[in-house]
Amino acid sequence: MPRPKEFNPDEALEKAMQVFWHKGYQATSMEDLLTAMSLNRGSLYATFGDKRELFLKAMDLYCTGVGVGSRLSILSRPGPAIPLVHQFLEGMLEFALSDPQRRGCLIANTAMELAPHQTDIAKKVSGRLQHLEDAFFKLLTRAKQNGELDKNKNPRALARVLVTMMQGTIVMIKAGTPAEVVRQTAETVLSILK
Amino acid sequence: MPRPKEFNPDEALEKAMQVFWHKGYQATSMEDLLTAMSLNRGSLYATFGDKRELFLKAMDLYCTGVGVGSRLSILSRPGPAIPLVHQFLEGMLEFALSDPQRRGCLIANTAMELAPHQTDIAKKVSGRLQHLEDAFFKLLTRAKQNGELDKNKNPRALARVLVTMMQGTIVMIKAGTPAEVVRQTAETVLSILK
DNA sequence: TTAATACTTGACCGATCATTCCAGTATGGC
DNA sequence: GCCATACTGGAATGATCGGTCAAGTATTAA
Repeated sequence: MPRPKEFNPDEALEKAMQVFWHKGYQATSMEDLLTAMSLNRGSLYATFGDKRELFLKAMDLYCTGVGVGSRLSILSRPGPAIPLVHQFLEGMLEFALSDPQRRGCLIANTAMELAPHQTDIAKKVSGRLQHLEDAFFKLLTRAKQNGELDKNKNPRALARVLVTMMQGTIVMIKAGTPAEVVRQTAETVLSILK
Repeated sequence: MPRPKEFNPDEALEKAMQVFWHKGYQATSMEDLLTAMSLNRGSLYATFGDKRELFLKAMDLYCTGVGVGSRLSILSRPGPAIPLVHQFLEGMLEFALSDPQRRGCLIANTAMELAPHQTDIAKKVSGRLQHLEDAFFKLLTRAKQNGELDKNKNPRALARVLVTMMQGTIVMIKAGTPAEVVRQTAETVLSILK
């Protein structure tokens, strides 16, 4: 048995994810990461690999733990579908708006910063977006069957609108749009479901 | 009279803007810029100031010359308003989709990369977004007066939806979403005007 | 107690970063 | 033709980048 690590890798990765989320990939230096994770170079490289590997692990953690992924379960709850959509989007919105650092969403940030230049990262990003779209699609399909959604509506197209809308909202929040304007805009988009 | 420059500052700035647009601020090195602008360090710093100043000038050029700004005139044409909205958005969409580099929009890119960390840049970005929103608003107000747009619709809210939608679309394009999906999604959003 | 293991630490590497500066040189006004 | 001007080209700056490595140390298994 090896000597145990003096730090908690999960907590360290969480810290790294926070920094990447806040500053982006390029603007984050290994120095930043070492400070935030409060460990030394050797331990970092031995545990997480290089900067890129660490970033990929941080993305995974974000998806499962903190970001949209963690709230995605709302969309698979039973009961009336449309209220669930509202509940989910309102939760995401307030979460993003309440962040004084305006970090937005790591997935959206990465889509903008890295996806066009790195195909594997683009795949990861679009996989997550697809996942979100599918969750909306399932729920909207149910809504259509329930009669909550008009029969001539297209659940797939609407799901894509919701995803696109979320990404756009993140851009607007990062640009400094006032919270009330963001809320009203989101509400207006949701009228498309009626 | 000084000795005339051996390069065209406008053309050089255009090149710089292209690089910033493609790679973002952080990922662009002065080396990249020097190569693209095909001039030497001395001339660059003497003519455009440091990297940050050059970027701000590149943003200005983008707004007036290449980006949304240059196509904004479509929105102030006379005649039926709603078709103009469609025409404008379709133009933007095809422009963004036809770019093999998936550069998106320099304003949106900057909103994501720099706006949360630099208040002056955030101001510049949100100013441009506001400008776009106002153009939509004016047109939609006219549409409402014309009877092209339903009386119970809110032009301000709809204008904001269109702006948010455009930003979201850029994220989706950068994430690698197929062109046909992007087109269908945009079309679905526009059903909100009916 | 000892040997093997592997985590910790910080010095160190070459590369690259943005920026400065100084010759060298071409131009315009006289 | 000559001087002042200022553009050009590239060397050089110190800082910082991501990443490596060897020495020191703590832990476990025997």
